[in-house]
Amino acid sequence: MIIIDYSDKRPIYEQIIERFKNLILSGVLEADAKMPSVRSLAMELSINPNTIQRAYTELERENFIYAVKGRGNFVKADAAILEKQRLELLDALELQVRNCLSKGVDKTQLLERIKKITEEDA
Amino acid sequence: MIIIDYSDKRPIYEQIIERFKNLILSGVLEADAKMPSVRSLAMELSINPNTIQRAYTELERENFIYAVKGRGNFVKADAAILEKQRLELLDALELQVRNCLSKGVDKTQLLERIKKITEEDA
Amino acid sequence: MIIIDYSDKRPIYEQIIERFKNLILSGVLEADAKMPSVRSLAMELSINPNTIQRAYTELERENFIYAVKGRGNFVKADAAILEKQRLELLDALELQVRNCLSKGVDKTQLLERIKKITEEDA
Amino acid sequence: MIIIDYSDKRPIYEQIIERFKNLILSGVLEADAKMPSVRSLAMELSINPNTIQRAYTELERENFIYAVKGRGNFVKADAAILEKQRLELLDALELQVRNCLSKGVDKTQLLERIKKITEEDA
DNA sequence: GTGGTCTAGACCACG
DNA sequence: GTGGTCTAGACCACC
Repeated sequence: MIIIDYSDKRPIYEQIIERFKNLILSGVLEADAKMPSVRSLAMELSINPNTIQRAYTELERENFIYAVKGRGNFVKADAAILEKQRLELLDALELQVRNCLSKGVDKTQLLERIKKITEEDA
Repeated sequence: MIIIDYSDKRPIYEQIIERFKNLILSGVLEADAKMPSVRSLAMELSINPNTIQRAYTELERENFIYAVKGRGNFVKADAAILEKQRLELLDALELQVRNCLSKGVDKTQLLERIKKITEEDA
Repeated sequence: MIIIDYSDKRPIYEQIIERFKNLILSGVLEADAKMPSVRSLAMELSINPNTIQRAYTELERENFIYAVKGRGNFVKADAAILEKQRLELLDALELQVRNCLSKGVDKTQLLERIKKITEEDA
Repeated sequence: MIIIDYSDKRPIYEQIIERFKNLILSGVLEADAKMPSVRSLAMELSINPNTIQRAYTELERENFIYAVKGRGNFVKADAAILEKQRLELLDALELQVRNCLSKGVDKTQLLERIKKITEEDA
């Protein structure tokens, strides 16, 4: 379920966070689903439990999961949170679009390209 | 011309690279314009000359500038290179768009938002 | 009567203690009322009886309830104890107020806000 | 400047966070002041550098400080952030006041007590 | 068994 | 020297 890319320059814990956010936002992990335990996931990925713990702590802080001591971590994922996260993605995308434009990328070319993407797996 | 943001998490040399790329791509710095000398820019920004040198080396490697021994660094900026850079920006944007879609962002909402941006400063 | 919030960071037994204190101090549970039996409450909440037992033991230690062997647990709630508890709440509040002031919160603003609260459901 | 209370049940890193927030909000540490380095503070307090690091990471996330790699951590503390933090303190206080009232604490007694505090070091 | 905290010691990137 | 990440191993509270 989780894959670590050691050639990726981002820290491991960030890759894990990103992957789980993806699974939750895309609906693969539903609300109240149990996350893998810190130790078991660490074992599975052959990395240190502290690294998983750090990822989970951050996911909890960002309201993606909640921890119950002695029980495990569980997916939070209520609709409001998911929508808020998606809006943040759009905000980031907007910044990137503006960046492209300020660097002289052609407007119509940009728009065409994005249109093509949105249509392709329709 | 160059501003360093110390609260930015990216290393200083990256900020400098990014800023110069911006100036070149947006046309503010034209082909064969002289870059500030390593030492003078270091003085101006109160940072280590090594840091400037690192940025220039990277800019040269990416074909944004060229060095002339004993004379200084100059903007390269031929049309082919600029266009290639812009295509890379579009590629990065495409990745981000796909990322949004895979996380459940609404297609039409995304498209609408980008359309609005491309139109606004038209 | 008792609700457990698993996304609450506090341990379950503390949530139970807090909830019962609330019910007793607010007068919902009167003196000598019978507490739910350990086993029945554990069943109802689908949690381990040990957890309920721990809460009851603590409530007894703090003089909120008393146990009668073979009969069950009962609310103590004599006036002196209730008043002592309320004073402790005030002490905690005083600490927090001093904390606010030491951190530069404006005195009159603080006072205004609390006044408003005390008046609103009068 | 920083004191650790080992009899305090809160984790060490939280005590450190709280202490620094206090110093910043009360104005003892001004904007752009240099924080003690991770290693030096760890040495001074005879605790592990990781624990300090964790505290600093959290302080940065909450916008109290900013880190510059290779230079150190610095106090952020712009006015808007400070005011926002103070409002959060007031919100927390409001909750506590409501809690007192719901548990039968006398309104006028509560108000009197707080008034006394606000006047005393005037 | 679970998560949460802490220590000790290491390596890296940055300036 | 500075912060940032990671590992290894330990102890605690909770259930």
